[in-house]
Amino acid sequence: MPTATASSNPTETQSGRERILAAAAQRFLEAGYVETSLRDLAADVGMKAGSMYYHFESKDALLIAVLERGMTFMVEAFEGVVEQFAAADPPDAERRLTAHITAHLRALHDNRAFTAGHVTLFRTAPEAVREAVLPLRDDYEARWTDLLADVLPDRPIGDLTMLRLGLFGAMNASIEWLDTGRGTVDRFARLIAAQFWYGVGSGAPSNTAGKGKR
Amino acid sequence: MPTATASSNPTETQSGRERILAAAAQRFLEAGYVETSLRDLAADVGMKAGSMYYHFESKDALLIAVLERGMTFMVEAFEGVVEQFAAADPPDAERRLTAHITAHLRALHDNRAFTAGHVTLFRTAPEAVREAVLPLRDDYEARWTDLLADVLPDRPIGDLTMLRLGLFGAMNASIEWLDTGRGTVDRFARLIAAQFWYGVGSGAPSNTAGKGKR
DNA sequence: GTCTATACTTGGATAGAC
DNA sequence: GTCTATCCAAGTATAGAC
Repeated sequence: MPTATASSNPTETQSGRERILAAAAQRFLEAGYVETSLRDLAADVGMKAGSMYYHFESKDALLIAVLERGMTFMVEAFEGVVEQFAAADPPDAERRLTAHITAHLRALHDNRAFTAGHVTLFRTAPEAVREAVLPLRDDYEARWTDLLADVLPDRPIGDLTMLRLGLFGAMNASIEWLDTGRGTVDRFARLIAAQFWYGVGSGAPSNTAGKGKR
Repeated sequence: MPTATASSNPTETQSGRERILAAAAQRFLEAGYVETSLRDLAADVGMKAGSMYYHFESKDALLIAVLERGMTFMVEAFEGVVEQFAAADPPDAERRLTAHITAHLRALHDNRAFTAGHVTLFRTAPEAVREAVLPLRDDYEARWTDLLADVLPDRPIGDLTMLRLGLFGAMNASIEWLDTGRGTVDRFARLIAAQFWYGVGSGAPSNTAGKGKR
């Protein structure tokens, strides 16, 4: 039954609404929001433009649905890591952070069509859309803020905010260059996590063990 | 005289073309490319839509001009650092990288209207626009690729590429959150440079000297 | 649930007067 | 150099038949 949950379980083939949503996510990602017409979208799912309004009340509503699902994926991934560590011993800071970075990147790329919109088209989305989705985004960001504060207790809040935004930038930009087909998401995750924690300048755990000399 | 150079020297007030370019850059940044109409743009500079075509042959040409100027600013900033170090002793790797990161971020934010387009709207720009601007972007990226290879000689090429893309992501995303009015560009530059080189996990030079413990 | 037909709006671009 | 007027294309959204 169609809960708002991200997990897709199409009983038969797939509901009309679901097929529209998937097609919209894909088109919005590749071409952008305004650039995508309802006519194109309808054609993708074998319908006519007018029929879309039976499933969604407007084009904006469609984008909102896409972005909501995208953020649901991200939150679920974050919570997955939290639960994974809940059972274990008090987790080592670096391992914990690495696990979250990996989870973020996997969720981002595994559900690319839905999640990428937050990177590429949230900023210029219609006011009504941004307003509707903002609480979900704030919620996700708050989890990361708490995580970083927890893992870097000595840092002033200003540093933490900037570090989080820098890390998000590094991770999310990968939407635009990381080819998921080549399965390098995990490699990038390891690299960026090590870089974030150890830096690149000192002898750090890496593919080639650094000499420690600069 | 109107060379393609980024440096602006309006002899009188400012040429029509120049005023249009500035207004376009601003509008494209705030609202997006398709969302901005030539009618709005014309109104900004006190003209009518039809008059725009005396200065630019199409809307696409306008965007190309904005992006070209933006990239010119970035390249000039990079070269500025190169020259600065050319006169000095063989530069320390960390200082050199920090200088380039700072220059990149300053150029990015000081000329925000022109440079931000490369972050926010290049990806979904019309094919013709991307094609026209790509060589300039490739040129700039090549400089960074060389810089990183120079500064991190032990790293495999795959690492270097990903590190560069991660760093670009972190820096460029600041377009979307860093309020230039508050003059925190330099602080972010110092923070991100230190983070990139030393990491956040060990006792690194920072606002609060880390204890080295996690 | 999906179709056809259409109303309504907006935008890029051109032509020719001033 | 700028204006007015206009052409033409495209898009969102609605109404009502099937």
